[in-house]
Amino acid sequence: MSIRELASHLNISIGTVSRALNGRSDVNAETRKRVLEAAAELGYVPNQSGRSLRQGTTNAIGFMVETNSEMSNHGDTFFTSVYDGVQKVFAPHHLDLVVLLCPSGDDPYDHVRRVVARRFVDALFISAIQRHDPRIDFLIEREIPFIALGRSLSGGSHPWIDLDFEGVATQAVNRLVARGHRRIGLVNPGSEINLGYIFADAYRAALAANGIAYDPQLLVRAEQTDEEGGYRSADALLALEPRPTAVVLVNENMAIGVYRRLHEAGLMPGRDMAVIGLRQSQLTGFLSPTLTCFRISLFDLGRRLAEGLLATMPAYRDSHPVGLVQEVWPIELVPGESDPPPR
Amino acid sequence: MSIRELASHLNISIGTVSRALNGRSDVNAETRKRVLEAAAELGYVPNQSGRSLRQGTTNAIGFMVETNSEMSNHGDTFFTSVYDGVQKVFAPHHLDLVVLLCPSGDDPYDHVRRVVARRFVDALFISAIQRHDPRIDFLIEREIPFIALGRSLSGGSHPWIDLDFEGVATQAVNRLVARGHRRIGLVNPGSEINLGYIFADAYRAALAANGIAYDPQLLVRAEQTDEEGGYRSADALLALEPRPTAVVLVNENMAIGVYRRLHEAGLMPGRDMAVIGLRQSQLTGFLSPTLTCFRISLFDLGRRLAEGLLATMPAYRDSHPVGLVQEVWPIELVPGESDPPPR
DNA sequence: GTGAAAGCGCTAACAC
DNA sequence: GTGTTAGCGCTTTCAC
Repeated sequence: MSIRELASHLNISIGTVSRALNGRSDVNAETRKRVLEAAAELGYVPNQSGRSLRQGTTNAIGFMVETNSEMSNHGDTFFTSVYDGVQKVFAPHHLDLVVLLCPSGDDPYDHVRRVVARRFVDALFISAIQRHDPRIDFLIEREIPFIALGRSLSGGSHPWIDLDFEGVATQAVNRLVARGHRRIGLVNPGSEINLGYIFADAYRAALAANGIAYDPQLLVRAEQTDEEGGYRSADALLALEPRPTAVVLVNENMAIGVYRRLHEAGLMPGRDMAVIGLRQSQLTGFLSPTLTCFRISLFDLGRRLAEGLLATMPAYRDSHPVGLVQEVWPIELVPGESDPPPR
Repeated sequence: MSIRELASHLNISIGTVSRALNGRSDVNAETRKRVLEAAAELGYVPNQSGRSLRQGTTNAIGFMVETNSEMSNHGDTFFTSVYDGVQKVFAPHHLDLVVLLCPSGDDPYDHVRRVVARRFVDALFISAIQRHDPRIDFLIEREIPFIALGRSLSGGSHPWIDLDFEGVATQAVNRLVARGHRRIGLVNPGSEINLGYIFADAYRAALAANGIAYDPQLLVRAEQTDEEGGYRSADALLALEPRPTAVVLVNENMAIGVYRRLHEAGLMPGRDMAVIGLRQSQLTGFLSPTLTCFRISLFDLGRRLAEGLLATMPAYRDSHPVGLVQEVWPIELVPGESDPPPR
């Protein structure tokens, strides 16, 4: 069912059909009604390739994620909630959100180049931002609208939103110090992902602000930021002398492995080692002890990301006049049972 | 950079450039070499809309998931591993896998119709299959290649793969009975998703085979198959008299909530109530006690799904001569510490 | 082995 | 307010 068939079925020119379908004002109300009804009845939907070729846009926007690192790191609901927020903003514009999976093993930079070259999407969300991220320079140079979920040293001025890792580290350290902890570990990702640098810097700054010397041994880099990584990190921390009395984790799922390792050592999570995680999720409230962590509104983050992206696209700028979005996304401490004072 | 620009840069006709790029045999080796080099140098990549319009295919294949139900249910790594397997099969064909998110709140049936109508993808994976699933009838009628991850009563003969929920229920019940349990609960999804029916039927059959009467009270339907749902299900089971000594969960994440609820009741998971989960994941080995569950090779499942899909597509059938795939995917018990004999 | 040209479905510019 | 037509980028006949 093409527009030509629809037009001849109605004894109308295809131009008029197109205008009626696209809500142009210069079309007779009666004609529009007939066209819309016939389209609904015959199940006509415009072919996207035809539109794209003509207009140079696909009305699809990609969210690039890596199947290796982040989805398995952040866990289940992280991106899901973000996607929901994005779609909320996209819906009235009839923009489709598609997730572009960078296969594990493929270079994210190559992948983004391929996606852009094929003109599969009009704009991109990119995530898992590296400290130096060639994707950003590339997208700026090619003038592809995008927004980054995460900061980077690359590419001067571009839209981004990042979680407030400074806030997490600072509040976590301050809270632990206030409760009497002095030997506080930090578990960071092992990769070149930028948040690790930000997290570590803020951790060191917070220690300094509290008059505590930084001990490099207490900064653990975990190959995986999941249960397994948590287990191994706890293992490393338990081997230290004197043993740290508290640990801050870059990912809440790691707490499961940390708890496990402490149990195996005959220690009680919380009582024998305070634990603070990153993001509140279904998980955190059901651990025993419940995990002290931070509330992050991912749905709203998704909405803001979408707004920030649309603001960079000429066709949508007017409906989302938010300017250049470069924001640190707020977090809020959620006290749990996992970080009492040291014994 | 269009094919026309590339051709004029080489002083060759666009037809020849196209043939060279597409690996046609009727092109001079020298010419092909020049074209390929120039394309690489100038960074030319064919515009997908142009190709699609001409050929009627997009070289993109969609994986439809619902942002509400399953991603948050199955958890982090379920789909990630499946995607990886799919991409492994797609790579040599230069097919792109894109994830199509059905926004929470949208009807999956409407969504699939829209996706198909826009001709955004050449074929579809569908998941979260309902007992009666109109998407299947629709895709068959429209002759859109697809494969379902999950069985359904809808639409006679079509390709599908489903996890062996019968095997899970049967092996779990048999194992628990062998260890002396007689009052065994089952926690199922509350939705109309088909796996719930299959799981419950197999559970009842396994009980009968072991000479145990079925008690409807022991079959709990959880609104959410996550930590919260596990907590509530455990709450319901603890209220029963006499209390069940074991429970089989349709999702391993629920175990976290079940453990929590048992702890709150002063009970020990495993010792006071045996627990068996569904899928082995990073989580299951790091719970205390470790969770008895089932190993499922999701990467291979993804590969098989991809093969089953390509086998239905004329252009790829020959390279994947696997016929009509209708398979129950094997599972393998992974013993943990969570299901000892009753006290 | 290569060039010329048609046409996939659509929208937009222009004529009336 | 509607019809006509060019052309987006590409592949694929069809000549030669």
